[in-house]
Amino acid sequence: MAARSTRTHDPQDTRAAIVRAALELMSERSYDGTAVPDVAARAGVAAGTMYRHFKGKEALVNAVYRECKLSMHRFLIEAIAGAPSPREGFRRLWRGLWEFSRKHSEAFRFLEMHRHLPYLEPASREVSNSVMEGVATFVRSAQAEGAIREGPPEVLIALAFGAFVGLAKESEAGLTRLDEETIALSEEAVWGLLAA
Amino acid sequence: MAARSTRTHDPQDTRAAIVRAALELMSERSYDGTAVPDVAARAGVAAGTMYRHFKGKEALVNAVYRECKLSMHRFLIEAIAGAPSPREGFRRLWRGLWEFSRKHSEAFRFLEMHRHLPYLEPASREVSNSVMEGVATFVRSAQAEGAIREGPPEVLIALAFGAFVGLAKESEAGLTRLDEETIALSEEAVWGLLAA
Amino acid sequence: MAARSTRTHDPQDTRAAIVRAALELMSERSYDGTAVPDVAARAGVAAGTMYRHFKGKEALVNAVYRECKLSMHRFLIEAIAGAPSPREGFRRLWRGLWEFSRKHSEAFRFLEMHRHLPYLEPASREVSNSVMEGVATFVRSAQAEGAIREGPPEVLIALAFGAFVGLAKESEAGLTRLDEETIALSEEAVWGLLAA
Amino acid sequence: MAARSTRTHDPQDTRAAIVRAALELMSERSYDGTAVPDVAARAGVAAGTMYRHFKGKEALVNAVYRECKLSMHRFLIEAIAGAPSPREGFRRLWRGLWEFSRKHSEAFRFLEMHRHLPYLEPASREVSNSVMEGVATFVRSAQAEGAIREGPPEVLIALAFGAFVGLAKESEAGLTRLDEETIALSEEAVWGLLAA
DNA sequence: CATGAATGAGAATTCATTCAT
DNA sequence: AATGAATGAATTCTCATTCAT
Repeated sequence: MAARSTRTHDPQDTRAAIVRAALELMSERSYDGTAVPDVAARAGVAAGTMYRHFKGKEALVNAVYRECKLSMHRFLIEAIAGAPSPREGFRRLWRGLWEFSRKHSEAFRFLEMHRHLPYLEPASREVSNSVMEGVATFVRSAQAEGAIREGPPEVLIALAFGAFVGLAKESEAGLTRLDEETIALSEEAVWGLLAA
Repeated sequence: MAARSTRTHDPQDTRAAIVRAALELMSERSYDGTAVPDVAARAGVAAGTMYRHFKGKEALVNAVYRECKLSMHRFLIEAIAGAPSPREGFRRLWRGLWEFSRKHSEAFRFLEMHRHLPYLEPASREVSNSVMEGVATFVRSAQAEGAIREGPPEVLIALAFGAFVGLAKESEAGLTRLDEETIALSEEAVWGLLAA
Repeated sequence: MAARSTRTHDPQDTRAAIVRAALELMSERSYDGTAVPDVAARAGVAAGTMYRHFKGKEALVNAVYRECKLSMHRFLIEAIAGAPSPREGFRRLWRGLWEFSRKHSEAFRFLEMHRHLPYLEPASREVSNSVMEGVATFVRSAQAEGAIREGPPEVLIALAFGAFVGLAKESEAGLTRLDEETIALSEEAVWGLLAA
Repeated sequence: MAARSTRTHDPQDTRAAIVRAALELMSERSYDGTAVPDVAARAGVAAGTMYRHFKGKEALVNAVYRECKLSMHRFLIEAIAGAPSPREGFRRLWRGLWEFSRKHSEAFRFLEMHRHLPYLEPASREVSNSVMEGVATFVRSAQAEGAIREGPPEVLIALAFGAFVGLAKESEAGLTRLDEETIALSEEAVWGLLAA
């Protein structure tokens, strides 16, 4: 009845299933440690099908990378938007990071594992930069207000984001629990890192 | 002069060359992305020779992991030893981390890439833990003095160490320079994270 | 005419070609003495193709074993069926053995070389046992009639079958010819072994 | 004190240890399935040492073959010597075979596995033939007496010897026990095969 | 679009053999 | 004679990719 007769599946669904499967596997092992046939099997499609949607394994990992990065971007931008103060902005950012790493743990791990890798296409790097931009703008205006200490925003961001990643890895390894209390403590501590 | 007459080659030299070559390659690509024949070629030995010294690729990566971890351990323990105050202790730790990441950049990158990976043997994890212990002791005594904020030492260490890693990755990607000024700034900032 | 339209090649054909090639090579050299690429080359397929059809070399040798065993089973069961007397039954069995060893000489040699070997899976052994059962039943009923001497059927079968194998090996080595006369003589002699 | 000062070991002992180790391993797996370093390890010598005593793996397997064959030859010749009658001669032969297969089970299995193989040197085959000769002479004279049925001796020997091998394999596979009773029964039966 | 059999280059690993000591 | 580290060709097996259907 509808104009679009979905025979078995929407091609977009197939593509999404492949990206999802690739994300799951590549966030466990590395890019090189993940076999294309395994991705296909997990996505529930034939091996050949993958090549209808992506030119090759590299194109696939880049697609995964972009989607993850974008997803995190949206998450953080939303979290930060309309914060009444730098302190509150940071609080939302830190909590946003936490929430994202819980809700999209695979995406979070994937992004960490695949930073700055040789098979990342320029287009993927750009997504990467645009994410940073939003946060850098936030830092700069907070510095102008005298709320965040002086220094290159990218350095401060690297330190603060690195701190979160360190915490996340620790919890992933089972050495600590990322509970409410730990988050509160860490937020306080990292604000100590940033505050003027 | 030496008591030990070297024949053609000391087996220990061969082993060391293989570990070195593996470190160099595996810190560029991942474990899975590094081919054993390439390691052998870089070490200047035949492919089969590797298997006289290591049972397999996994045993090799574990040996590399342990050596790197131990190397960093010694470096930091030495740096921290006999610090007159917590503040000074942290300063030395941070500078030690910096120096280590410059002098042993491959080891540093390797350790970051290979944390908590499925092919790490229990023995390797233990080396890992023993390193943490030294620093945790430092943190605890500084907390007793009221110099470092309250909270589980492993959380604070994860945050601070993570911050350094974040900075190092940023510089590796060429987005910032790890110069004297940046180190001074970052040290000050991360002390803000730790200080009571 | 046939309902099944053959594309380029039926996968079953490929599988059969691989089994055939493996049989040919493994009945000349041993299991360990036969290289997988050689099997593939003889089957006219690429080396990798083998692994689509068999999980590994062991799975392949087991498949070959089962097919050979089954083939001999069918041959002998058919030969023995409806024999009017024990003497005639044995005559047919002996002639059946002879015919099988001529028409399927590779299968016959293969089975001899690969009896009770460590890489035989339990499933393969079961095929083996079911073959024995048919003959054992024949022996038991002949013993009941007083035509075959007393004693455990499996012992008598082992002796008689062993005698045939000994003869076949002798002829294979070129030390005697398995002609009509020899078969007649040997049949007579081995009946002497069995007869009450 | 003795003229021959045995420093550590007699070279003959080393050689014997290697042959013994090779026999043990090659009677379990095949020639191709047995690794030279494994033989060396089991013999308690270094890998290189093997090549002082044998030109290569083929020379080793041939040495093992000859020693086994000779050992069985002596055993059977002794068993058969001075038998008062063909019937008694066969009885001794059959019992000799039994004893040999128990006392030298590895040698017996080895000989069975390695009959007529491509790496057997002519010299090895000759040992092989000389064994057969002794038994063939026995058969011929028994035929002259009218005690053993007419026919080419090598055919009768192949049948009778094959029968024993069949029985031995059966017992090796654990399907029957080679006890006194079974031997008595089988001897009786195989005499039925031979008797005129 | 989807399939999955086929490919073949390349991966990890083994092993017969050599040779400096 | 004995050693054992080193070799490199050969082995088993994997996997990114293609293509006829």
